[in-house]
Amino acid sequence: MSRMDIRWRLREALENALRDVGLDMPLIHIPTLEHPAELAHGDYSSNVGLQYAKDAKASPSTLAAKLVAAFGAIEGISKIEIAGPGFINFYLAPETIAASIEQARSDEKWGSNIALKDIRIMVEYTDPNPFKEFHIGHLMSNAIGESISRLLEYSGADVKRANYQGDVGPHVAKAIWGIRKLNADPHDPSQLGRAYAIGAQAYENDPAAEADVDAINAKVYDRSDTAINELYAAGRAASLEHFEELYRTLGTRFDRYFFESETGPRGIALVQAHPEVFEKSDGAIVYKGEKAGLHTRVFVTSKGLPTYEAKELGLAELKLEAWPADESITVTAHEQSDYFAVVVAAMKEFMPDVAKHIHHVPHGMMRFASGKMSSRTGDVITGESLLNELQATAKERAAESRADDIGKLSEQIAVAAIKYQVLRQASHKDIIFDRERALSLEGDSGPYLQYAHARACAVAAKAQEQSVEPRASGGVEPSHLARLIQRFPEIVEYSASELEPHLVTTYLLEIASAFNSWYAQEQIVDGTPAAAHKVALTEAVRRTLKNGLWVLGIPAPEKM
RNA sequence: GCUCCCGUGGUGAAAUGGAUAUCACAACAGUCUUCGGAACUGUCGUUCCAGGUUCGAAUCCUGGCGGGAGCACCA
Repeated sequence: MSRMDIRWRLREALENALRDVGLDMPLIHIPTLEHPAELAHGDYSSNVGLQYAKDAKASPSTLAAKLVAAFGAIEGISKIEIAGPGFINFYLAPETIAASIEQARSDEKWGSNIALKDIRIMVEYTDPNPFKEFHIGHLMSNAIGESISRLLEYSGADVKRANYQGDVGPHVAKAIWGIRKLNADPHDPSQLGRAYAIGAQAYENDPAAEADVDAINAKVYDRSDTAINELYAAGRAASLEHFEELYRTLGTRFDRYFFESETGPRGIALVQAHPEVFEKSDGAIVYKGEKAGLHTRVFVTSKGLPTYEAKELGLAELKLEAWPADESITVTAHEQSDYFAVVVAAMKEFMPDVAKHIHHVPHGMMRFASGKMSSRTGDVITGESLLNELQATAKERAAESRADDIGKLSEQIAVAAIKYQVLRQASHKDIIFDRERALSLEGDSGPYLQYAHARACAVAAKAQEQSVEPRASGGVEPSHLARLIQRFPEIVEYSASELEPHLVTTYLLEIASAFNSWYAQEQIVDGTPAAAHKVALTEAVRRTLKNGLWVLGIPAPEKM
């Protein structure tokens, strides 16, 4: 029996009861069913008694009592109470909870749903730029984008992961200028970030350098200079290969790559084909966003080069040609929100069918307490250095580990630590980067969840050794832990509909914490008949943590 | 200046307009022969200010104050 059935039955019971007491009210637009924050308040709770007290000309608790009297028996519910100012609290029957536990431990896809079945969604995220650092902001975009992709997949959607990388543009020219200045090796990705910072600073402070960079920029676009082409090809390839290593570590596999070198020409063509939408201004071609309540942005520069804006138009077209998605999601930092609004406003005027599928998901920024990170000044923390630092800390900690491969384990722990820090909070909010907190492996952390999972694995293994046959019993009063497990599928569905991974993170922390407390006070494999139920519960925890961590894009090692 | 986002214990966060605002870190006091201490138990301590809407506001509205981001040839 699925959770959906129960929610549906409760809603129906509420609607029928309202009709019986003479209130024919639709429940569609009012949230009438929720999970009470406090488990003592039941598994589901309804506020209709409070909502409709006025219409019923009765006090909330009187109305609630009348409704409860009208319910009759509801399948799967064993107890109904009226509490507080007039809430109706529903308690699931022990057999219903036991059925969920059995499903959790035996169904590999426990927690998935079909709310988005067969909907094609392209999710673009990470978007680092070749020749620049892969910094912790990209790590943030990657963690959020990957988890959103998985949430959508777990809701039945057909998802393609896309990565859009800026392989042309002024930043590339600045880096090439810097490579020449430093006589750096373009094949070595670790030298490119510094080359870019040198170039960027010279561009601001030295007019001669500025002219040089502009000239290089034009040549990168038109490919006319052999020497520059060579530096460009080497640096581009080295950057991209370096990024691939990081994606492997982070657990992302992209299905499609798009580059600004492809989107640029397309974008210019689109702009030029629509003089009714774009206009000339000071030699540049702009879109006057004011007509849509926004601001003006440049799409093609006075030198005839495409800006990010024009490229975005080309990208939209290229994406659709690559794969006809129903929905196109772009995950970027919120500093790009206004930019996106203007581009989409322009698109609506001449490619409305494309524009209506585009959905921008802004996330917060990784910041230092002292301010914004900037690769222009070299004031950044690279994704690689943070991962390495975390891995070293994890390795020290793993001295007495049971894992076979400490190197791999410490990498998994490092990934968990950084992703958890990003995915534990609402994604649109900024994160102040705190090294000590980022390196912490205790308490509210990714490794804490991994540890609880490994612990559950160890107990399950012991039970198997002792030939304990797990089976959830409907004969015992459902525990706090059992009732939490039962909520998992709804949490995933809600998290996917909100595109908010942190709802899953918060829930998993609750599960792990409840499991650890229970574990501390209870011998699970205890040689008595009660072990069957307790082992079933442990296996259900293991599966819930494993699948939940998967949704977050965090690895779940069986031994730590 | 205009637009958007954010203000929750000492610190970092959670909370679908609901019930006694939930966690973690730090601090303090404990648990330890157990199936894994990256753990567990306890103590301490919180909704920026002023109005408003509502049966009910951290959440919605208005106005302040504070922080961040964006606003023409960067991405």
